[in-house]
Amino acid sequence: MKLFEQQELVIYNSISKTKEKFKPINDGSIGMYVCGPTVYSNVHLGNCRTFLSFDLIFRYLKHLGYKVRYVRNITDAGHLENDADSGEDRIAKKARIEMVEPMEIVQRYTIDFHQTMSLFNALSPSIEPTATGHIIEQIEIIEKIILEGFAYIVNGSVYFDVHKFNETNSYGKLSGRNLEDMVANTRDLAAQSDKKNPQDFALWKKAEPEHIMRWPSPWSQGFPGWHLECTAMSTKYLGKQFDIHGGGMDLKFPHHECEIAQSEAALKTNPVNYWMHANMLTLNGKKMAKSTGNNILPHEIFSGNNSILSKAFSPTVTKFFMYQANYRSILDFSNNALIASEKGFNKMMEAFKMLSEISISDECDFDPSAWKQSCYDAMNDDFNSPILIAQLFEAVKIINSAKEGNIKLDQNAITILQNTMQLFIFEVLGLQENLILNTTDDSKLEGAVAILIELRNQARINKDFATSDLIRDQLKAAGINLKDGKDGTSFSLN
RNA sequence: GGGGAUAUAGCUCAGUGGUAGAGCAUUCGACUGCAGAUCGAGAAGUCCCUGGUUCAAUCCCGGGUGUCCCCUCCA
Repeated sequence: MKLFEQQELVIYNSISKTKEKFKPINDGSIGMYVCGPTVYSNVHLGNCRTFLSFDLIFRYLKHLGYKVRYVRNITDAGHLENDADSGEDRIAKKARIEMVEPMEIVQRYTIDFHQTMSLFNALSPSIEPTATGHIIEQIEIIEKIILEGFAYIVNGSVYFDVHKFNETNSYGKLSGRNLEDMVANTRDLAAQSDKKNPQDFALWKKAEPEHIMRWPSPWSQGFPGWHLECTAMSTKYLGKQFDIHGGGMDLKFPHHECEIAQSEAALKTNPVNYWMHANMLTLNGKKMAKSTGNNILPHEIFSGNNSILSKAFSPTVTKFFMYQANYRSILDFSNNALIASEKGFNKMMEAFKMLSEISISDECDFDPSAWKQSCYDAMNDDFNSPILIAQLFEAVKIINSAKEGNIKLDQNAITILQNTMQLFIFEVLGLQENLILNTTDDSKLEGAVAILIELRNQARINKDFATSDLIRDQLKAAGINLKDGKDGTSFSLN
């Protein structure tokens, strides 16, 4: 019996705005599509939060025994700077500024993205398709939309006719807007447009002469609209209807709204059963954004080379910090929050390691099965990682109490604690050791520190506290903390 | 202006129709030569304001206010 048959998973569906019991289209299999990055610059921490949120979801679904096909695209074309006809492709613009081929930009930042996700210990998606690799599929969808009468051609460009679509379908159902309000409130764009209505969006754009990234199509030499790639690629790899579609909250409108419209127009199906949106990571209370400079890059956190943090933090602590908030909540990034997370994380890891040293009793003051189920309950409730982490701290408390001899644990309890913590900390949350000193050879370090501890203890026996404190303080300055306990002195890396 | 969220402890965040929770910070005690870690005990919140529903509202509903996101590009 698969785990998912025992655990009842509930997912918050953005389109119904309620938590719904999760039921995949095909028993035991899940199709999940997440909008990936536009690779025109380094991913910043805000971008990472979304992908780490879905990494957690991917990991948990797999743990439950589902066969998950996780598709996350790379946007390497078609993403314009704005909606005006003069809008420039973000990648082409960067290429022009740096005087390199657009594909060099794509290559550079795709690699950066992969390296960053790897440092965060995120799993690779099952398929990572690119927009430029699916031009043909995109053209086919445009042709279908035209055939169905929901698109029109002007000067070599093709636009989606939102008003026509809205006569038979409902445009705005995901974001809670209605077309009449949008018409009444749409700002006037100064630039002249080929569009019949400002709400219409481009499916295909004719390339201006200076536009490098271009492909042939029945309508012009040009390039596809941004919203189209996700419809083309999700349909190709997951089918006309699939289970989960995720992305950042800021993509809800217009991007995801347009995806729904495209699918309904071309394929006559509602493409997605569960829409999931990860909320924003803020810095100084504002959304991180490249354009305003209000952001921080992952490597700036890991190196400590930034103006926001007082020290370096490891990828795993950064990730732990993010998972202490629900993926649907706005989360504010700050030095104090990172420090608190690091301390909590270290405490949790210390307790986990301590587990093997607890003396086994015949009696037991703890119900491990109920605790274990509460971990599952947390994740089953829309992937509530903060509750899961609170449960892990409950285990920390139990372990420390047992270590002090205040409560008793039997072999069964210790085994369940061991296995469950291992599972949720490493496999589901995907956390790792908190290593800043990633070049350290642990065994050599341990040997060296052991000698210093011995010297210090000799000094302490001789009541030469000046020497003993010197050793401790100098080690602390080097990032090694000594702790005197009942059973001698141990150390931890900071 | 329109749409969507959010407001809970000093900070970052959970949660619930009936005595309010976690991590960090903080106070006291134990243990330490001292610190730290750990253990024990504690302090700390009119659960934004205001109406309504209810026997009962921090939670549900309406209004207000603050903040954030979207309506140009964003994870």
